[in-house]
Amino acid sequence: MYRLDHTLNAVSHPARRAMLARLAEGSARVTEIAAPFEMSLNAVSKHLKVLEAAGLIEREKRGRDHILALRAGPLRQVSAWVHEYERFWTERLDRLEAHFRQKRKENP
Amino acid sequence: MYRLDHTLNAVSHPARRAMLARLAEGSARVTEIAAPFEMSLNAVSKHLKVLEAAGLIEREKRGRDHILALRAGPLRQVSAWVHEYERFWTERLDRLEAHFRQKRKENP
DNA sequence: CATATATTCAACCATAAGGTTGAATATCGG
DNA sequence: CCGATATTCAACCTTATGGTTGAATATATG
Repeated sequence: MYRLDHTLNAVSHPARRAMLARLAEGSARVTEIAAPFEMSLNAVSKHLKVLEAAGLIEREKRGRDHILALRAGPLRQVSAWVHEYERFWTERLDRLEAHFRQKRKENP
Repeated sequence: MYRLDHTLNAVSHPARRAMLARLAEGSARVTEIAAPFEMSLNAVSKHLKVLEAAGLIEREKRGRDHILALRAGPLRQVSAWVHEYERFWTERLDRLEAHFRQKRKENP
């Protein structure tokens, strides 16, 4: 299966998240994906390779075009991982924050 | 606020995720956190700085000890981000299930 | 005070990441 | 066949990352 490291790393770059967001609107060719970005087409191509290696997109070669499609499967693991920490921001968060605020007040 | 890039980047390293998991069990000093790792204490110290810069842990200096505590707040954004893609993996699952339902119907 | 402990700081090193440019490959449309 | 288009490959550069070792700083303890 896909490794959480790879998924998180792939997704940590804002350009790559933007590319995923674009593909969430529908499949697209490389140049279409590249259009909104300042960087070169080659740079976009590299980012797409990272996403592909992470299993987040899939490529269908149709003639000279490569049509990329979103494959969100690996994100399930991200969701599962972050879910483990949900209770830490829903539970007792205010008490913890207050604790450290108090400590900082005592110790400047 | 904290930036999603920083959070995702901080969390993409398995050692740092392990450190967060340790801190989910309770606050700890640097050497305690470092104990299970092969790497040097200095390397651990660096990882903790990355987590701290991302706002995922907070540090309370008590004498010569630094006591680190989990601060899961920034993970909310990760949860929110990944949630946007939930429908893409449930859709895919639905398609897969439909596929197998069809197979069973064809081949009982 | 002297020494041990906890932690960071600083310098350094190897490799990875993100970008560029230029050439190569493949396909499309006359 | 030819020229335009879509995309990758290859080489290169700069900076970031993750690790090391050794010294510095601060605090605890006999």
